[in-house]
Amino acid sequence: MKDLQNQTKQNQILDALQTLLEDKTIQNISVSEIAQAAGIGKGSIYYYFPSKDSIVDALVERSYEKPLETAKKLARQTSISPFTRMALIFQACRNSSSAFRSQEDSAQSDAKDEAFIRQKYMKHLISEMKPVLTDIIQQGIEEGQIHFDHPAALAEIVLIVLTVKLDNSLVPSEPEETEETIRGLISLLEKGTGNPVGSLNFLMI
Amino acid sequence: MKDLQNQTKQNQILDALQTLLEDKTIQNISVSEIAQAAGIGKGSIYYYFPSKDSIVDALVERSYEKPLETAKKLARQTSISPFTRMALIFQACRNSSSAFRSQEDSAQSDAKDEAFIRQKYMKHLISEMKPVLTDIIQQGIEEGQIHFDHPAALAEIVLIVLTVKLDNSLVPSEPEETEETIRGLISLLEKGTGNPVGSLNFLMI
DNA sequence: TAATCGATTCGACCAATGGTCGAAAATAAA
DNA sequence: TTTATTTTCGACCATTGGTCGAATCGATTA
Repeated sequence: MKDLQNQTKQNQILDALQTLLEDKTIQNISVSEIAQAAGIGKGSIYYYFPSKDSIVDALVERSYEKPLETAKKLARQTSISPFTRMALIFQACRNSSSAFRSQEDSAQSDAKDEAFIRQKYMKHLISEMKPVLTDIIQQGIEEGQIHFDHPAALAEIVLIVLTVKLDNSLVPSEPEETEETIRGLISLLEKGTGNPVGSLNFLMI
Repeated sequence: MKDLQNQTKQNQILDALQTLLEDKTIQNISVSEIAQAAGIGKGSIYYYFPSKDSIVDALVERSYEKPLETAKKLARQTSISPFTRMALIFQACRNSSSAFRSQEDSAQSDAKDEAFIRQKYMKHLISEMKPVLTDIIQQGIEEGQIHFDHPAALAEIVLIVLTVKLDNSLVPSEPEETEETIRGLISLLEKGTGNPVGSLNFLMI
């Protein structure tokens, strides 16, 4: 009963932070504020979390858990064609990237401090997805649909580019430019894996 | 004379921060500390910089200025072959990435707060290098050595992968894995730009 | 030299923060 | 009921980034 109780209380705190995060950046949210929003005393926060950072950590993990898990499950269906599964990965990256996006800040919001959350996010996503995507590519190689000698490296490259570009905080650019880069990635992928031009267009969604 | 004076004083402060940064993380360095290390009063810091963050910004910029500038100059020599110029870019990325690397921290250093410096770094490097690399690729296309339809996208992809992997904080991995990814990138590049396998190996250094 | 004026320096000071603590309240065990 | 344990709380602490007005400096002018 202890664990369960803790779980719900922690989630209560996480909910509060998530709500606050909708219109302020982390650095502008104090622990007292979180406590207030969660309807508990500030001291209690530290009964459930060792530090402010750890709360953020927990929220990031909680947020990514669900969509990532389902994406992983889907992408693991080896009965589906490798490229279709790859499309699922692309989708997951797109979804994840928008999950944490905050609205236009009225104040001269830094967005720079939020960078650290996104970074966590990217790290998590890449490390979780890399083995899955590697497997997919491996399957494609075995089935003769992909010709490439470095499956793991290819997986990592694709994930890095996708994540960085879709996140849009590390290399900020207009939506069109982002699309253009992804188009380039797909084109590179086609030629690099020995597939005809345009055959992977469906990855664009 | 005013500007010059300011310049040197600012550099003095930057030097202090850089030294401090050798064995502490930014978040553990207070403005007073910087002032003390710089041998001036805390108030004076705010005469030259509007905020603590801006000091970090300035340091990042100063650090990257020199190596980036020389790399850009070299890479602009259109008389040199595109691939050789590309190798210069690769070099610059390698150099830059090690510039800010701090030694093993004795304490339970966060490395997480340093992430934000590196992020700035990457941002800067990519935005500075992208046009240069795009030009190089363009030249390669015109000279018939590169066959690819999205020069800017390709430039961005290469820079993102290089920067992220060489930085090694966003997707931490062993040196061998980093090398393997870069090898994969090169292989992808070869096939994607219509060049024979192994022809771009020299990019590995 | 004396007077004046802006540029520069400084550290006491402020509000706010993350985190601690011990005492109270609630809950479970006896 | 009594005892033991878990949970809650907000006053409190040390420290931080940043402000402010007074003091000092340096050059310019008369």
